[in-house]
Amino acid sequence: MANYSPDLDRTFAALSDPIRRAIVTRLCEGPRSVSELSEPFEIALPSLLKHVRVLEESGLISSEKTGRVRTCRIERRALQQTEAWIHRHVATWERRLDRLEAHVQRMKRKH
Amino acid sequence: MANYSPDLDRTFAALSDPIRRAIVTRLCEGPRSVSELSEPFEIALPSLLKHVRVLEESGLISSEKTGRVRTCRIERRALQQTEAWIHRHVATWERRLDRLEAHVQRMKRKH
DNA sequence: AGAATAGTTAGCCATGACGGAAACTATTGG
DNA sequence: CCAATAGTTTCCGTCATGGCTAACTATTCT
Repeated sequence: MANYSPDLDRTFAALSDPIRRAIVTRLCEGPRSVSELSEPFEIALPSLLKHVRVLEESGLISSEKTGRVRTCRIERRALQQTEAWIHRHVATWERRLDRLEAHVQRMKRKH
Repeated sequence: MANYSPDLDRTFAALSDPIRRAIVTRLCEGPRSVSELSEPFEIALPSLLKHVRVLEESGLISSEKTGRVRTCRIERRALQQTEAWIHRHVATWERRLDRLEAHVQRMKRKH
């Protein structure tokens, strides 16, 4: 399983910050401008902008500037890929547990 | 949606490193000792141990020392919670797209 | 007992992350 | 044209991260 992926690195790192997760949550409801995104937080604009950049570099969001307004929107792929990575692991792990249990059952039957 | 969760912070941060993801992948196949875990990497033991600690603090793995050997194993909950967080978001996001498309369809029928 | 093994601690260094203030650019409303 | 708005750049301070080596403890093998 591909663990050497800078993509996954960036996505997980991006999601490790509560402000960035909140931005993602917010953008799931629809596109927002940078200052709309900043409203809920007690944080200076430049700091928020950094978070936006991190999210953008991770591929989780995209943004476009029209006039003086930058509009941010969520991007499906990164989030889905990340979910897929985790899902594969949970699955592997559960398969193993199943095998283990099957083994225990066989032992029981023998004795 | 709970974005102020130090648990999620730590889990995502833990998964943002390729070595730590490789450890998780490895442990999905079964418990391993610290030195078994270190084998695939060109990394000093103390460095690897730090990764193990980070994973342990995130709740992704647990470990127990018997004699001079510390055995690490995967812990289901953290990984599942993380998957759940992402899944909720992908879902929210897809619901929104569905609504949008339904809206477009209604407009089409009108004209 | 002595040597080898497994892990641990301590301390060091370079780099990157996250926060801020101040000053600047580019649009837009009056 | 001027003021207000929206975002951006620069620079700074502090703390966390990831790597190392060296030295140490605790077990286990001979």
